Amino acid sequence: MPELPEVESIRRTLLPHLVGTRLTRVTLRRPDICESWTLRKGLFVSTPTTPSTLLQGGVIADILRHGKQLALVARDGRALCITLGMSGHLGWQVTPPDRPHVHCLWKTRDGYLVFEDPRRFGGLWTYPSLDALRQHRWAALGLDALSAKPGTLAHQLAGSARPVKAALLDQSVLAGIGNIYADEALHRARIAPTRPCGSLASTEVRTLAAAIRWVIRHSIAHGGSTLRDYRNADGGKGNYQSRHAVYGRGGQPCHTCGQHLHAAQIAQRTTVWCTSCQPNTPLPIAPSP
DNA sequence: AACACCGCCTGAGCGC
DNA sequence: TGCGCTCAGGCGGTGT
Repeated sequence: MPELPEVESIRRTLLPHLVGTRLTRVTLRRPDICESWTLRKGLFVSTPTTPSTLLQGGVIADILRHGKQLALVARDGRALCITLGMSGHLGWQVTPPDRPHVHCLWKTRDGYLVFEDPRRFGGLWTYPSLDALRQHRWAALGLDALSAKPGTLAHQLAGSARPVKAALLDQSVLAGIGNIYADEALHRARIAPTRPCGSLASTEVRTLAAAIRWVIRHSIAHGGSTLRDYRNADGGKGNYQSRHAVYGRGGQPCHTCGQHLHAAQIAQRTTVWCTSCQPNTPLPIAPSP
């Protein structure tokens, strides 16, 4: 379940293999996981996926990330957006892959870039340029969660009755947060996930924005969270899962106060929080993380 | 308009 | 051991 820190770890481990490298041959085994888009008279139109739209022959200039999505950008401008969904993985290997669920692979001089995704919640989207990708596929995404700003977040949450947990999972509010880091950030900010967005005081929004940045920064520093099968592009595991305060710990004692952590469904997601550290009413003094 | 909810999809983990 | 059930969840589409 790659969220921002896992996707960023993949990006960083891919950079040394790919930047300045030519993709000499593309093999798309499952065309149904790919969409190709182009601009015609200012409108986005779907076009057939070809080796060329999948960057064949291009030299990688950079790998970018917005939220949980990656973009490979070729020197000639072509851009390829990759989303991993639930079970997707993007890896680098020297030998050709022989695993099931490899949907696309790119050969380079020294090895293979491999996209695999058993559940197929992820996919590939191709564009003639990074600008086009940003205008189309990334247009509805909020600010990247790594640079969560209190002012912007306050504006996004103002007046909304939905639980703050639901807003954090909404990629148009902040891009990159999934179930793990929503729960971790709320615990760090000492805010109950059930709180209506509109009920948060401005000090709490500030605390929440700081907690989001902190949790994500620290997870990246530990290579992300490996729960079942997440690996970075070189096959390395993350170890932030051992530092989770609440995610996956329902019924276990809170590391902060010792009370048993509460688990419930919020926004159709299993949500874990400490009803003592994260009360349903604003804390008198919002602690700074 | 804003939000709730469904369904896609496979593998891990569990009880029997 | 092996079978069938449940659960995990990002996200686009549809319903309220």
